[in-house]
Parts: sequence; structure tokens; C-alpha cells
Amino acid sequence: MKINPNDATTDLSAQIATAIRDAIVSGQLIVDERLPSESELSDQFEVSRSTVREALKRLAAQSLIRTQRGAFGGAFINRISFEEAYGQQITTSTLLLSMNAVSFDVACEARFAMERACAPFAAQRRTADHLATMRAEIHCQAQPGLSDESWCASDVSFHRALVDAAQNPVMSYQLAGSVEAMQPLMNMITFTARNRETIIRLHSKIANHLDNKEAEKVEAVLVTLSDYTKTLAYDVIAAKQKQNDG
Amino acid sequence: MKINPNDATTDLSAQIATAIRDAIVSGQLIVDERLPSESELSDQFEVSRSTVREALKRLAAQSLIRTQRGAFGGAFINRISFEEAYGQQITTSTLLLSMNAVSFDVACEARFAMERACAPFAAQRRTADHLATMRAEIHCQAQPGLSDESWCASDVSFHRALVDAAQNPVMSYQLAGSVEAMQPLMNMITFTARNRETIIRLHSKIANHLDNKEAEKVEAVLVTLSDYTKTLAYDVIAAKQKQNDG
DNA sequence: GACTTTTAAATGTATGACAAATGAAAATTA
DNA sequence: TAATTTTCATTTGTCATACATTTAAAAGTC
Repeated sequence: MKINPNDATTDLSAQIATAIRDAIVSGQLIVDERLPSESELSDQFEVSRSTVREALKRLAAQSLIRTQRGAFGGAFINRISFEEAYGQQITTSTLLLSMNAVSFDVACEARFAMERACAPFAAQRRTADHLATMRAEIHCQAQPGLSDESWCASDVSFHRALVDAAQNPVMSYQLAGSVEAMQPLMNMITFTARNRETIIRLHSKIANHLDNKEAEKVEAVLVTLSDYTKTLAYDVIAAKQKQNDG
Repeated sequence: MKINPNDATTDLSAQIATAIRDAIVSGQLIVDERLPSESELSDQFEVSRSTVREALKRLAAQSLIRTQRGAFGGAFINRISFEEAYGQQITTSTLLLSMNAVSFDVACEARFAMERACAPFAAQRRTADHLATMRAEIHCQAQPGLSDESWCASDVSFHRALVDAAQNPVMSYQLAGSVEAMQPLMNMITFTARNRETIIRLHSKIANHLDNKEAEKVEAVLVTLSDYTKTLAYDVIAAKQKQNDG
């Protein structure tokens, strides 16, 4: 692991973080291995302890290391779990959508397309637990007087259950961003009682088809749901436009 | 933005980073807005400048802020681009796969399922550029004496072109991890000349079907390719097993 | 007016000190 | 001896201060 102290264009702490990150990704440093102490690292890289610390904090922010205080403590290579990765994925996806003015259509298209890709596996592997979760959420969604926020949260839970039913952690991870990051966008849409009824009907169909292991029918409903969601968004945006003009 | 200095369980720098991150995600801090200087922040949070700096480095590691030196410099909220996010996505995905002993089948299934989800849009929106890229990669793959590494790199480029042809940046982002993180796993498989021929034939079919905007046929080939890849992996693993036993 | 120099402000780095946590080892006790 | 307590060295977390470096605005110069 080497850095270039003469490279004035990059911070030393960034260079050190990159060097260690590369060592982790390439497998030179393995899970639960202990890095040298901050003092030792500052000797090795010939920088101050502050600089080393800033580098380590960068790595900690990416869940690449964890630190422990006390004797025999130090920085350890962290086994990054799917659970941990979800959070980062959701944060990044949320910001990508909000900061890059991604249109509702584009986000919606991506979400339902990838969810549809889960359908065949979900139909094949769903357990009673998955179905129970989905039906519980449908029941929750049918409650009158449910706030828009709670409705959306339940909607997210329903779709997460669908994705999780595919029992492929890689797909669950990839989709975590798509599904959860959409929530703020979905909140834009005010769900009238009428809209909710329609969506609940579609959710019920999905649960039933999944119960019967009919993948194609699940996919078909997802397409309908996608189209309907886009229509809703279109109407809301049009109404706002009209309001602005008038 | 507040922190709890009495919470002994969490580092102050982590608390501060979280406070600022939440402000960014919730939209209280907007793109290109300048954070207070490190001195001002250390006054506000009543911590030392070092602690503030460690918090800022955490945020910088997630591309949430960028810093600029000099007068009128400082830390600015960064507009995180899809490009930037790709890199993080690939790093995280790679580590998720390697550290969690994700089986080849699971990774492969996720990759091709999501790629298949792109097919309808790719067939509809592919440009001459996309087709040209794909055909160039096919030509590259047909070169005799191509190293396994180069072959895999070309394979990744081909599939990235397919995903990009869908012209949905959200899907491209989500899939970046799946496709690129698979490369080390794919490298496990030694591609004989015979194998390459088969894959090139399938790649050519994909390009042709995409040219003709025949989405269903593209999907069918992807399924074939997925199955074939899994078979190859299975054989390689079986051969290694046999080698170990004998 | 165009160019150069100065200057103030900000981040980057270094050093030293102390606090707090922690687990091993040593000392103590039953 | 076995269990418990205390000591202690190590390591991270935090703070304070100093100086280097960068940068763009402001002042000065031709």
C-alpha cells in the first residue's frame, strides 16, 4: 500500500483511503482482519495521525471498516451485510432522484420493470410468511382515514414483501433503492379514497396470483399498476399546472 | 441541526455527519449550497475542528459534499451524479458478493433477470450507436488469442450497451453493480474457444433482435444465455471438485 | 484599463495532550 | 486453588494550537 505525497491535487487522507479501499476490494485485506493502529499507519504512510483518522472515517462511512476502542481494539475490515448496504443504497437513490430531476415516468418505469423481473421467482418461491405480510399490508391499506404517509409506507412494505419473496438477496438489494426512493415521489400524489380502492384491488390480485404461483398474471397486474400509477401522476401534475395557469 | 453530546455510544463525528446528511436528504440543504466553515461548525456543534473535519470526510466519502480550499471556499452540497454513483454501487456490490459468499447462481439469476427487464425498453429505444457498440464488442470477442480478462471486459461492455440502450438512467445505475460486480466471478470460468463461439452466437442474436426491435426474442436469448452461463459455472465447479477429490 | 501584488479566509496537515474504553495480566481474596 | 478485583498498557475519541497551502477578492501599480 503506497501513496504519492507529491500529488498536490488529491488530499492525503483521500489517497490513503483509496489505497486501503483497493487493498480490501482486491482481497489483500480480508474480513475481520485488523488494520495497524492509527499511530502505526501514520508512521507507515509518513503522515500525521489526524490525516490517518480522516482516511479511516472515509472508509467507515462506506461500512468498509468498523472501529473499536481500547486495548486490542482498532480498525477491522467489516463484512458488509446486505442489510447495511440497503441503507446506503436508499440514501444514494433518493438523492439521485431528487437532485437530478428524474421524471416520475423514468423512476416509475425502472421500479416496475425490475419488480416485474422478480415476479417469476417470487411466484415460485413465496412462502406463507410473504403472503401473510402482503395481505396484512392490504388490510392496513383498506383502513379508512389512513394518512397519505402511512398509506405510502404500507405500499412500500407490500412491494418489499413481493421483492423479498423472490428470495434473491442481490435483487432485494438492487431494488431497495428503486422502491424506497420512490416514496417521496409517490407522496406527491394525493391518494383519494377512489384511487386507493383501485390500487388495493390490484394488490389483492397480485397476492392471489402469487398464492397460485401464476407468474405471468402477476406480471400483467404489475404492468397495469405501473400504467395506473403513471396516469395518476400525470393527472396530478396536469391539475397543478392548471392551478398555476389559472 | 442538533446532536446529543451525551450519547456516549456514538462518535460525535458520526452524529454530526448524520445530522448534516439528514438535512441534505430532507432537502433543508440544497445543491451547491455552502456549509458553514469548519470553524463555524465547530462553534455551532460545540466540538473541535478535528471532529467537524472527520464528520465532513465521512460525507465526502459518500459524495454528499465537495470541498474547495481558499477564500470563499468551503464545503458545498454536491449534486451526486449517476456517473459518481456507479462507482460506489460497483464497489459495494463487489464486496457484497465476495464477502457474503453469494453463490454464482444467485448473482447470475439477479443479473440476467434485471437485464431481461431492460429488454423491452432497449428494443424500443436502441439507437444506431448502441448497436454499433454491441457489434464492435462482438467483433472484439471473436479475436483469437484474446485473454480471459479482456474477454470478460468486452462481455461487460456488451451488456452495458444493452442496458444503456433502454435509456433509463435509473435502471443503468441499478444494474451497474450487478453487471460489473459479476466480472470477478465470471473470471473464474475459463472460456475455451468453443464456449466463446457459443456466447458470441448468442450475443449476435441479441444484437440482431434488438436491431429488429423484437423484445420477446431478446428476452428469450437472455434466458438461454443465463442458463448456458450457469451450466458453464456448474461444470467448472464440478471439475474443480473432482480435481480436489482425486 | 490591464496587470500585479497584497491580503484575508478557508481547507489541509502536523503535533501534542488528555479522556475514555477495553481486555489482558497481575494482585487480591475467599 | 478458584474466583474476584485491581492495575495497566494500548488504542481510539476529542481538543487545542500552530502552520502550510490554496484561492479569490481587493488593493495597488503601470
